[in-house]
Amino acid sequence: MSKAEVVPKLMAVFQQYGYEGASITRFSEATQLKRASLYHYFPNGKEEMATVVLDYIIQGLQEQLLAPLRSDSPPIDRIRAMNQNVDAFYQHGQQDCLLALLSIGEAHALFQGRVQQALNLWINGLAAVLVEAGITPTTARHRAEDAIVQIQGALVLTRGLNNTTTFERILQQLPEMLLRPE
Amino acid sequence: MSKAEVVPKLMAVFQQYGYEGASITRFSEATQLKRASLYHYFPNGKEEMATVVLDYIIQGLQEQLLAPLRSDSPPIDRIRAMNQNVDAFYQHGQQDCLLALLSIGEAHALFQGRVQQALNLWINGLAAVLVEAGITPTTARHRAEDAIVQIQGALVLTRGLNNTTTFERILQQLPEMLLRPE
DNA sequence: GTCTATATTTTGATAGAC
DNA sequence: GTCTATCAAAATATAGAC
Repeated sequence: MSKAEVVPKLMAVFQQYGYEGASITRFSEATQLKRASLYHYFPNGKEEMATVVLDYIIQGLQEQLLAPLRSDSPPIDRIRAMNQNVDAFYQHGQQDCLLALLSIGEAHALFQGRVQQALNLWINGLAAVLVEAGITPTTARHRAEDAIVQIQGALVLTRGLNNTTTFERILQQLPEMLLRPE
Repeated sequence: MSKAEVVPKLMAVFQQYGYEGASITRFSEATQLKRASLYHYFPNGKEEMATVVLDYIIQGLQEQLLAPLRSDSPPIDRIRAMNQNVDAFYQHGQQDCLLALLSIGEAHALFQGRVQQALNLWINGLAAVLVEAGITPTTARHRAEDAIVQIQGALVLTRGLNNTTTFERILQQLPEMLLRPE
């Protein structure tokens, strides 16, 4: 089995259990590889696994969420394109955000740099589209932050209420919220 | 030491590490009690500790966030009062929300009922004020959900960006967001 | 590259002295 | 009510065969 096949399965475990709840045994079950085999791919154990998964996530963020924001369509269409991919990225709200999970507990100190970098990439990419749409930079930054806030908060509520309807509604009202007149 | 003194210290550990990251050793360090002493208070170990902490949190939610919503001041003042207490409740965004943390991993199945109940209490309490302010029930429910979404999302971003400014800004714009004309 | 076997540490939990 | 001592189970990690 190649590393490329293993990484998404590790990701799923981190997404379900968080960093500290994810154990090598759970990774072993998810990948169908024995524990020792996992150490062949990741000699530094769980921390290295999380680092690789985080890279994988950030690449997905770039390709699936940020790239659509840089097309040559009108701003509203670019935001709608990102939105559709956000829905898929988080499986209609049923999949937790690893950037959020890797900010908890001992993971916070370990991955804080890359998590912060990833969130800022997203916020900046979104703000840039809003500026192109004629919104002043300060407002654009705030609204971009608000968008990420709403997506993350909707994921929390989806888990807490065990119900994806809030997530879908939040996503739907996002483009209008972002591009409303100042 | 009384149970009432122990519980907030356990809470702090759960808030910092999440459910699976919180270990009996960490509880022991936080309370200055040996592991065996903790089992005297909580014979069923970590799960019982989390249950008691969750009760404590829900009581705090009722007294500090929901009670202000039922005063006889104008709706806008009641929401501002809750807002101020939200700021304190989460220590200006620096303290994680246990309702969110207890929705992760194996904690999800264990505490999902009470977490859902607590979130709905909050949403319903907020929606009731909005209805009193003349907002239609459906819109009121949506806006109340949106408020919790924004608070929870702001907490996520506060951790991820290591910066409380977004949390404070979100809180500030919350009353106006909730009571804006339909 | 994957495995079995094993070592080490941490965690969860209990018994019983004081 | 708090402790020491202890145990069993789980988690992390490594050595070495195939």
